[in-house]
Amino acid sequence: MKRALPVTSRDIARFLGVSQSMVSRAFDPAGKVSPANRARIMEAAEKLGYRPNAIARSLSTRRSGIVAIVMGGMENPFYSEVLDKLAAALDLAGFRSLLFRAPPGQDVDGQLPALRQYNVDALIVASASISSRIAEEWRRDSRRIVLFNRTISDADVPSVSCDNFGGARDVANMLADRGHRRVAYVAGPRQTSTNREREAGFLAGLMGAGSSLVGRVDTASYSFAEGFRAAEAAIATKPDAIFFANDILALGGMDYLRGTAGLSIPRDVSVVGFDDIAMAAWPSYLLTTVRQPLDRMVELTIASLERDSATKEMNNIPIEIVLRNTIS
Amino acid sequence: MKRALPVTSRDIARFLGVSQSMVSRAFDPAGKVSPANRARIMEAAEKLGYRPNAIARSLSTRRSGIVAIVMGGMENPFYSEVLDKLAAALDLAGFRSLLFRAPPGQDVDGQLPALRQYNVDALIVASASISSRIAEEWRRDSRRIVLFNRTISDADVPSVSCDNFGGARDVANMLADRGHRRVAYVAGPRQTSTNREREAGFLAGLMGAGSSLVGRVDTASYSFAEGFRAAEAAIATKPDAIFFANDILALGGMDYLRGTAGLSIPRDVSVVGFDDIAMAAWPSYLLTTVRQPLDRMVELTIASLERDSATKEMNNIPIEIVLRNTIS
DNA sequence: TTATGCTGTGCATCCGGATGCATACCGTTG
DNA sequence: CAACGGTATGCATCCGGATGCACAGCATAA
Repeated sequence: MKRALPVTSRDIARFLGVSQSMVSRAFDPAGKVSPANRARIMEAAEKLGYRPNAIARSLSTRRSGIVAIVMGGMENPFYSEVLDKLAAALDLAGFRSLLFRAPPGQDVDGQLPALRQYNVDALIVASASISSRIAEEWRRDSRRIVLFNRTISDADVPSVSCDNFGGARDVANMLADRGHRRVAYVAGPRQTSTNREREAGFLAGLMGAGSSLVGRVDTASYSFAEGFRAAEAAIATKPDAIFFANDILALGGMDYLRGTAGLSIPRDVSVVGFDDIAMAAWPSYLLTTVRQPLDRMVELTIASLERDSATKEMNNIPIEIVLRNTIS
Repeated sequence: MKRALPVTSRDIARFLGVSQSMVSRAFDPAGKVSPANRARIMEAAEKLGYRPNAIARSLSTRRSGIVAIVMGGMENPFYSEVLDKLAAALDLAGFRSLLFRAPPGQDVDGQLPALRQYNVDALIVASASISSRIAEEWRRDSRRIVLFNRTISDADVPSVSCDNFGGARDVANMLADRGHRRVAYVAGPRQTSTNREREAGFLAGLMGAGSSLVGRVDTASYSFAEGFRAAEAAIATKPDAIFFANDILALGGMDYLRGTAGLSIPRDVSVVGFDDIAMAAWPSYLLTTVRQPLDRMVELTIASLERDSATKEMNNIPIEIVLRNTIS
């Protein structure tokens, strides 16, 4: 399999009768080249169709301009939106996005060596988790890493996430204010930090408001089907409101409650979700939920990649409850 | 910014007192190395934590193991599923996925030089389009390219797509068989090949069945909001059935028809979509639609990348109508 | 005028593997 | 035993840019 020989910096150099290093320096904004020569080089490059080879550059600089995004479990639409926005923002910031799938709830430690092989500059972990040991090792190698919408407790790894605890606590308070006394919680997968924080916040809020948790149901994944399934168990506890750990669970739950169980929302039971995905605003659902400011989160993530310090300070981005029709 | 020095093949060679080329060959399954030495090398590599550097390899082989996926407009959930499955399949096939966003309906010609810089082996175009000139040039450079769910007319570029024409024609026939005589079509964006084919097939089917098209509405994008908006114009033509160019349009349309217009589906009007995205099966919608066999499409795409010939033969994968509740 | 400093350029080498070619070594076969 | 064929190995070089170092050229300061 032969491949067309590309135009190289040496071709340009030969063409102009200068050295290859001068051509190389011309493409480095900080390179020392006389303005006149730089112009000649750029012109020749344009004419001959020369573009610096990113692979060769990467080999000698040990940097690639590539950011790896670890993402899995795209049955949760929230992550489709995240991926879309992250990729757009990285593009603007001049990075390429290498997509890495990881089974949700599993760690990515095993895949990191593969990323090293590609001189990936930075890593955004938006699903799965990463052991603190590996994360530290990665940083020591002066590569960037950001955890998106998740945290790990035992290491100093930069992460961007919202105030899941506070948001869930606010939900509990809001439910109490509106007279709900018997509430149920449909939990996300146990190993996710989002579920831990939301559950803790919700319980704290209930405690403070004097409401009682009459039911708690576990789910195996953040998915529509699991929400549907969990709603059956949740409604059996006769709650007057159900808080789902995220929107896709809530949507599945609503379809069980309204369709299969024949209940009316919010007359018979109120429903609240978390994330504010696009579908939560669809007229068929109009789900009351907690909005994660995705654009802001993405912005902070990119910013964190570009400087270095950026550790925990971007956690607990404030969130906001979006009142729609599923709550009385 | 210093980076830890990685273990190189020369380190292994020095450690074992052999030549660097032998180490290199040991990692080539077809390389000539005695079994004994190969074992020693692998063992030493394991012990010292050596992994061949993909960048260096790519520099000399001019191949990278990276496949670029061009994708945009992720407000259509169909493409989230596509991306998820493509990435999974590429992973299995031993490729990495580089994600490229492209504004829907625009061509990617301008971005290709950037991909060349990365020695990307293959290109999957799953949104946007590509000029035939550029596509040919890319292939001449012995790189692979596959168009996913789209075709271009004037060049011999491999593409994988379903029988959009036949599927839409079948919908027309089915509607006629069930007694619908006044039907409306909500079109996708004009420049998309999927819309052109579906529209042509639908019209052909109507023609043959003797039904009449009482309304036709254009949309600017495949999105929920556009479907919602278009439904208003479509219902004004008093159809007894509306065929939407894809599911996300149909879902938006249903919410207009049932919510805003207060109609009952399918009593007052039948609705049919195209794609069979996950949400079409949600109890709130139970949309009758045309299923694109996504797994099969992905499989064929990967297969096409792996061999070379693979041109038009994988078009017109047969599709199947999924009968749910939105049709009388 | 000589010493000092800065800019622009080229040379040589490095980044880490892949690979064509020459050679040394082994076992066959006549 | 000589000639032959195949396998295993090493050497040298290449892939395409980046960069430390030396030096030339010119300007400014002493």
